[in-house]
Amino acid sequence: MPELPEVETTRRGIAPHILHHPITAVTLRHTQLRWPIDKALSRNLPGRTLVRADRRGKYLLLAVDDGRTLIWHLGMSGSLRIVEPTEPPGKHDHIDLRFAHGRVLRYHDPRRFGAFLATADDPAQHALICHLGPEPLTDDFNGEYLYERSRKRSTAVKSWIMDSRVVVGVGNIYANESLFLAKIHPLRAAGKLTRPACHRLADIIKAVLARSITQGGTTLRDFVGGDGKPGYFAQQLNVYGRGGEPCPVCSKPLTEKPLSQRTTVYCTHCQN
DNA sequence: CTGTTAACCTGAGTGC
DNA sequence: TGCACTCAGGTTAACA
Repeated sequence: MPELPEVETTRRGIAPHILHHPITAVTLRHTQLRWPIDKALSRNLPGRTLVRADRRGKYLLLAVDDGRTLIWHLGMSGSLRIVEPTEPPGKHDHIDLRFAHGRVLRYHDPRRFGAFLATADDPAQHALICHLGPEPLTDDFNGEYLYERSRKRSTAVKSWIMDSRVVVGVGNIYANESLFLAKIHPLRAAGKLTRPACHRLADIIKAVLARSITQGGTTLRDFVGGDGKPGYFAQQLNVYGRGGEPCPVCSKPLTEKPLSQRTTVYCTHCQN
C-alpha cells in the first residue's frame, strides 16, 4: 500500500523511537519476503545502534553505527509500528527489532512483497537504489526535467510517471490523482505532452505528495503510521476508487479501466 | 534500447 | 456458509 507519503510518515513516526537506542534483539519469524532475509542479522544486529533514518523513494534507509545500512521496503502491504514487547505478534508480523528502552519496531506484511536487507556499501550505489530517478519534492524534479525526459517516449504518461527511473514515489493512487488535477489524459503518450503540461504535472505531483505527507498518508486497507494513527488523505481523493461516480469538476461519470494491470480512473471530458 | 507482461503472496470483497 | 473468482497501495525479471 505504501506510496511515498506513507513511507515518509512511517519514517517520521518511528525515527524518535529507533534512533540512538541500542538494538537488544532481532526476531525473524518469516524470512521469505521478496528476497530471503539474511538470518545472520538476528546475530550481528543486536548491540548495534541506528544513527540515521533516511528515505529514498519508497525505501527506508536506516544507518547502523558500524557503517552498514538497513534497506527496508514495505512492498504492497507492509507497515511498521512501535509496539510494547507484551503485545503478542500477529500472523503476519515477520520482523521485530527490540531496543534497549524496551519497545519494539514491528514489521507486518501479509503479502510479503516487502524487502529487508543490509548493505555495507554506500546505499546510494546499491542495485535497488542506484537507478532511481529524482525525489519528487526536490528541485531536481521540475517541469523542464519532465519535458526533456519525456521527448520521444511513446508510453502512456501514467505508466511513465510511475516508472521509478523517471521519478520516485508516484504510485497508482497519486498518479491517478495528479493526472486528474493536471487535466492530462492518463493514456496520452508521454512524448506528446506540451511544455506547459509538463510544468503543470510536476507542480501538481509535488503539491499532492506534500499535502498527503502533512496528513499522514492515504489510509486504504491496512496502513497505520509509525505511531499507529491512520492517515487522512483518502477522504480527499478526487478520482481514485471513484470510477462511475460523477467527476468533481464536470459531473460526467468517471471512467475506470486497467492500464498495465493497474486501475486507472479519469474524466474523459476534463482530461485530454 | 523501449515497452509490455508475468510473477511474487495473502486477504477482502462479491456473486452464485 | 461455502466456493470460485476478482482485485489490491509495488517492483523486478523476463520477455517481444
